[in-house]
Amino acid sequence: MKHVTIKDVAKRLNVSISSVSRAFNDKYDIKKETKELILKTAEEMGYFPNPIAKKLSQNKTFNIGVVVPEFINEYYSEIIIGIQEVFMAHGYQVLIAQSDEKPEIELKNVKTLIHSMVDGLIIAPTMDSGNMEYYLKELNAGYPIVFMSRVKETLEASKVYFNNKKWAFFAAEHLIRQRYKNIYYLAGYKSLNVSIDRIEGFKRAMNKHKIPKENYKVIETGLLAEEGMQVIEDLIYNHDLPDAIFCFNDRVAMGAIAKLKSNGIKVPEDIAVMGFTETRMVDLITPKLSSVKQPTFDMGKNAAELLFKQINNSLMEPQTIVLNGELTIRESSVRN
Amino acid sequence: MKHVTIKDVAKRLNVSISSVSRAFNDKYDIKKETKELILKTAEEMGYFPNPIAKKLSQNKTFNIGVVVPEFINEYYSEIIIGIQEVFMAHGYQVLIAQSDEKPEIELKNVKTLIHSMVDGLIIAPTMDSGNMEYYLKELNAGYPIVFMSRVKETLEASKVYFNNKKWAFFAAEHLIRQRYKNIYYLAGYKSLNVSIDRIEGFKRAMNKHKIPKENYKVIETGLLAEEGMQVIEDLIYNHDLPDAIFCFNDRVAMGAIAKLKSNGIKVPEDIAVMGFTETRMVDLITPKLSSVKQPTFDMGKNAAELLFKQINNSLMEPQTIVLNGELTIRESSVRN
DNA sequence: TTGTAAGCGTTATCAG
DNA sequence: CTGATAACGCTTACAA
Repeated sequence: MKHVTIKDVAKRLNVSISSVSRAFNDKYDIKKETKELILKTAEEMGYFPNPIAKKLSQNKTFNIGVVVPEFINEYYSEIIIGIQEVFMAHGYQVLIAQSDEKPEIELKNVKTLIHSMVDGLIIAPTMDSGNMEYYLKELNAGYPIVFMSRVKETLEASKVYFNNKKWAFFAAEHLIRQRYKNIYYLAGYKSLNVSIDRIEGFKRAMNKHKIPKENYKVIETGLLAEEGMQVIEDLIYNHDLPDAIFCFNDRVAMGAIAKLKSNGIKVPEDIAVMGFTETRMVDLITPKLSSVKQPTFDMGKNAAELLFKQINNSLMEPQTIVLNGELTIRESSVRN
Repeated sequence: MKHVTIKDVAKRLNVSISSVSRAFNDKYDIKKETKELILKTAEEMGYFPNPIAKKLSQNKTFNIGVVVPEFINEYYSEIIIGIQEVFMAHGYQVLIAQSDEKPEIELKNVKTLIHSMVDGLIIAPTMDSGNMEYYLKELNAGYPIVFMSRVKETLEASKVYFNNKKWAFFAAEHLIRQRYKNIYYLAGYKSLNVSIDRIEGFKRAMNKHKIPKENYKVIETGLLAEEGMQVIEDLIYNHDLPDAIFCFNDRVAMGAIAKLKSNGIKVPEDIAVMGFTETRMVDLITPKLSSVKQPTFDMGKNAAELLFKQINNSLMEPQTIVLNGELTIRESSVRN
C-alpha cells in the first residue's frame, strides 16, 4: 500500500534524490551507469514517480479538459477517442465533461475544469449562448483553448470544424441531380452554428440549380429522431409533402423515415431521404440511408494537436482547420 | 495568469495560512467572523485552492478511473454518465479509459490509471482474459475496485451487474409463448460472462417449456451487426432457418433483420426477432424491435456509490448489486 | 480560536 | 557529473 518514494531509492543506493530524479528525467546530465543502476533498483523496489508531486513542482497538471455537448451518440465518442490518442501519447490525462446540450451545464463544466487547473481545454459548444464571451476572455488571459465542431468561421481562436456548407451543398445537389423537384431541409436548431452553415449550403445548391423558391423549404427541427417524426407528421397533416427530404442528421432522418413508412409513404419511391453525420446505422435500416460522413476521429486528433501546440507555446497564431467528408449514396435517395 | 495562493490571502489579512486553510475546510474550529472575512477576501482576490497541492498533502488524488470495453455505443456512455454524476457531486474527477474490446489494452489502461494514482477503479472487463487475477491482487492489496457489467457472479469483490440469466429467460419465454417452435439464440462471444449467463437463461426457458433439443440452437456471433448478418447468411445458405431468433444485442438483431429482409424473408411473419440491451433505435426500424432494456444509468450510479464507500472505508464486505430490466414487446416478435 | 512549522514527493537552482 | 536545498501550495499536528 505504501508508495515507494524517490527518497527510499536514494537511500538504498546512497545517492542523492536529485540523482534519482535525474535518472527518471533524461533531460539532465547523469552518468550512464549510475542512471541504469538507479532505474534497475527503482524497478525492483516498485518505485514509480508520484505524478501529483511532479505536477505540483512543475506547476502543471498534465490534464486537459474536453467539454462536449453529449457523448451518447457515436459522433462525440469518436472525437474523444481521437483526442485521447494524441494526449495519452504525451502522458496527459483527458478529463471529459458532457453538457447534456445545455449551455448552463457547459459553462459549469468549463469552470470546474479550469478550477481543477487543466492545462488546456477543447470545447465543443452546445448552442450559441453568451458563454463564448467568457471562453474568449479566458483565452485572451492566456488559457489554451481550442474550439471544435459547432463553431463560427469568424471565431478568432484556434478551431477545428467540418465544412458544413460545402457538404450540405453536395448533399442537396445530389438530390437535385436525382431530379427531385420539391426538396425540404429539416434543419436542426437554427441557433446552432452548424445548422446555419448547412442551411446556407442547402440554399446555395437551390440557387445554383435555379430551384424556384416555392419548391424548397427550410424547416426547423431539433436533433432527435422524435423531432424528425413530428415534422413529418405536421407535413402530412398539412398535405405539404415534398418529393425529397434532406435531414440535419441521421437520427432526424431515421425518425422521418419511420414516420413516413408508418403512413404508407414509400422511401425513396414516394419521397427520398438524405441524412448527415453518418452513423453506423445507415446500412441496417430499410432503405439504406444516404448520408455525409464526417471524419470524427481526425477532428479529435486535429483539435488535440492544436491544443498540444498551444500548451507548449509552439503555436503563435490561432489556427483553423476545416475538415472534409464523404457523401455516400445509398438506397434512400435514388430513383429506381 | 498567476494563481493567487493561500499565502497571498493570509498576508493581505494578516492572518496565518492555517487560518485561511481552515476557512476553506470547515472541519476545523475557526471563529465565524474570521472565516467569513477570509472567504470574502479570498473571493475578491480570485483565490481558489490549488487542487494539486491539496492532493499532495492529503495523499489522495480525488480522481477515480473507469475502464470500459468501449464507449461508442450508448450502453457504456450512459453508465459513465451515472458514474460521473455521483463522483462529481463529491468533488472527484472521473478518468475514462476505453479498451476497444481488447484485454491487453484494458490491462494497460488499468495500470496507467493505477500509476496515475487514482483513488479507486471501476472496471467493466472486456473478455475473460487472465487480467482478473491481476485486478484481484490489487484489490487484495487494498486498492478500491468495483467491477461492473461483464462479471461472474462468483467473483469475490464488489460488483454491479445485470441479471442476464433472468432476462434472457424472460425474452426466450416470450418467444415460446408466441408459439414459435424453432428458436435460435445468436449468442455473442461464448467467452463473455454475460453471454454464458444469457445462454443459461435461454436454455432454462427451453427446458421449462420442454422444447426438444433439436428445435433450438445456440450460435456464437460477435457483438456487431455485421456478425449478425454473417450468421443469417450462413443459416440461409444451409437452409437451416428457425422461426424465431433471439439476439445477444440490438446491433446483432438489426444486422440479422437487415440480412433477412434483403433475402425476402419477412420479420416477424416468417421469422421473429428479439433483441437485448435496448438501444434508442428500437422504434426507428421496421419492424420495431422487441428488446430488453438495461438500467444503464443506475448501473453507473450503483457502481459509483459502492466505490465511493470503499474509498472511504465505509464498506467492509464486498457487496454485489444485481439489477433488473424491462422487456418491451414491439413488432418484431409477435404473431399477427 | 489562532499561529508555527513539519510534512507531502517531486523538480530545479546552485555549488562543488 | 553529483549533492544540498529551496521551492511548489496546501494540510495538520502541536503549541500557544
